[in-house]
Amino acid sequence: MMSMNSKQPHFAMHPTLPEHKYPSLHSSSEAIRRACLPTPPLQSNIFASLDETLLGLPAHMGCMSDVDADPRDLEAFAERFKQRRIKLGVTQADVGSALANLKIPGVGSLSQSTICRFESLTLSHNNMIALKPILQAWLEEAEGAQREKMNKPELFNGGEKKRKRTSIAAPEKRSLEAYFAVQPRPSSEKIAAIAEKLDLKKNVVRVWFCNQRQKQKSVGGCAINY
DNA sequence: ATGCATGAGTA
DNA sequence: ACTCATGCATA
Repeated sequence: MMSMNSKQPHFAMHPTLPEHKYPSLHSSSEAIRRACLPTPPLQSNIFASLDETLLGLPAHMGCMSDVDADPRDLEAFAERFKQRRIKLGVTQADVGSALANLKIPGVGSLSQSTICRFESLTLSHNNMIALKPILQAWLEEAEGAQREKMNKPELFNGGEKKRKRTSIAAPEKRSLEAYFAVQPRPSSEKIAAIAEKLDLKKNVVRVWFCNQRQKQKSVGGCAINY
């Protein structure tokens, strides 16, 4: 049910449009920089064209940045990356927004969260592989031109409702973990039952399980993914 | 740094 | 309904 997805995924295809939901500090800077992307795209993937090129080739290639998939290399790169990033005096958030200025087709900005997760290896193996060349490109670019300007957060506006984060209490969380230990993928009915027992919304429980599964798959976690 | 959530793509 | 990449909000 979830196998053949070992190809380079689609990481920069999220429009990121809270539109109706949480319309706060978005439209301005993000909309502009996204509008500037040469490839607006639906299925954009900087590796897409590459894949096509490789379709007729043997089981290997050897161009472009490394397509290595060794967790050790990723770990080493992540470490070096963080080190150099700090050396440059740049924050994770800065890196995220700076990626857009790189003008790589199909690559927009990323959040502080994602950069942080990349550095701490808390992303899936595939995600790490996909992001590595992009962050590497940024790093080289930034080091090459160690003297530019910073875009500052145009945090303005006031008045739109913000998303509120649900917080699952410790006791409930412990129960969920216990359930997860025996059954990581409970059926819809099971989820409903658990939700009722813990007095949580069914959707909250469902998402919790999804996130737990995703966590298990991170390179940083205790994964055996590859 | 991390918890809960969204949304596109998929099976 | 799930996976996967990603992000807002928050600790």
